[in-house]
Amino acid sequence: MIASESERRPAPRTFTPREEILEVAGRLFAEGGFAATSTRAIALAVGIKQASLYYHFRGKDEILASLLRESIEPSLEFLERTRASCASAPVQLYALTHFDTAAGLGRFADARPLYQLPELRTPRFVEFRAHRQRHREAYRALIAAGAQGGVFQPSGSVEVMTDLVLAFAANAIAIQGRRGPDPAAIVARGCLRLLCCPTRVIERAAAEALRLFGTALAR
Amino acid sequence: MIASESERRPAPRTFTPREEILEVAGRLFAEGGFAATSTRAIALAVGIKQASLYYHFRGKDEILASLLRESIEPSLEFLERTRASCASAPVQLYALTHFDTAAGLGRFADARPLYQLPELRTPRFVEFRAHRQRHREAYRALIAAGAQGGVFQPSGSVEVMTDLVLAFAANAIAIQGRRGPDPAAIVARGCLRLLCCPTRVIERAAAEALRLFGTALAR
DNA sequence: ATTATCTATAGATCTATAGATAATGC
DNA sequence: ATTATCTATAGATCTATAGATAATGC
Repeated sequence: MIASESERRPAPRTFTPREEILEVAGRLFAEGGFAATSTRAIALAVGIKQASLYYHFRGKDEILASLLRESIEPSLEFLERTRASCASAPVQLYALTHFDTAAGLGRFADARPLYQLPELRTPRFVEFRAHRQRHREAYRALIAAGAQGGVFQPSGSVEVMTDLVLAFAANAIAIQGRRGPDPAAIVARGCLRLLCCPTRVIERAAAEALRLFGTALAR
Repeated sequence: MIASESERRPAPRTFTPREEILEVAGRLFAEGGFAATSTRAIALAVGIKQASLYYHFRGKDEILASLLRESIEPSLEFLERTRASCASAPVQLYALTHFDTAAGLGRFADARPLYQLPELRTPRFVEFRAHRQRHREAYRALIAAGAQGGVFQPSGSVEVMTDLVLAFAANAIAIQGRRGPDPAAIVARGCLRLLCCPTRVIERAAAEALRLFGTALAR
């Protein structure tokens, strides 16, 4: 019985030191910013000495870099899934924004504000910015396609609307912790609204997205 | 002739040292964050020595605090003007979001990202947070009124929608520098869209807001 | 032997203060 | 006399490295 349980579950979900550092650092960086969070503060919160961090990471930079890499990865993977689905622009966009918001509000909740850190403009984080660029490109393509097909009637250029949708989705973190129905669904609908997508189309897109990617979107 | 000119213009727009420090510091804080921007870097950019900053400000904190105070002030004043107008909820909300965005993209452009600095959660900046609270309250009241009257049909609770609208308006900075028609107008329309305000109402609200507050909204 | 921690510390910041010096306006 | 700057520096960080020590698994 005990043996069979340990077979089904990969592990009793014990955290490696590395994971624990990432988790704690992510929270502290998000709360106080990167520069203002000292390695000593991270170590203290983890329960080890400052110098011990350097056994797991080459430097403070690398803690943030790892965090970013691991938190954007699921998002990029999901991007490929939606692309492969060949669903309509509203459906894909709904799925993406819903997923990204749910990720922001879910397991990687603490990681989301990291995307706004001013330090990310530093040369050190080009890799991350490149990933974000791919992400933006996917959004842009969907918005362009929807505008072309007439299902979106954006009030600004495709570029401007892309930036607005991304800014909106990125900041959905603001509603974190509010009670009420699925926040990710509200945000995802909001994105389509911004693009002047008709209500009926939005509702159909939401239903279709849930049908196609239900498991991934459920929290 | 020269005399009459100097009478019309308040001054040949020469900057006091204090103003220059604020301007430069605002830009640097926005670009690199508060903690990561040293007083030495500010002084260097201004063209004075690090210690000279302390003649004008008690400390680094106070530079940011002044910056925040002076940049949110016009916004709060405009708030009173719209309130006094007794215009409809969509008109007032359009005017507010338009004004706030235009301010974000205009003279105080550099100040806008400051509102996102993690350091603002610090006790040092309670005053600023109180002002923001008043700001939020005005938005919330308008959204509640519009929802009550049926002109808004938000997909979430008033609280959630307030946070979303604010998050959206705050990040309009993202479209800064993009070509195309008035970005503030796009953002202001976007806010009403988020609230599921009918297109016709939006357009009428935009026209009315421009009529009532044209000078303030023009850049 | 490997893995993970510790102590101790070098070296580089960074903020703020003290006190001198220059420039400006009466 | 007032206003604005400067030089010099104290004192408090903060990051990262060197090298010792403990714990773990063969």
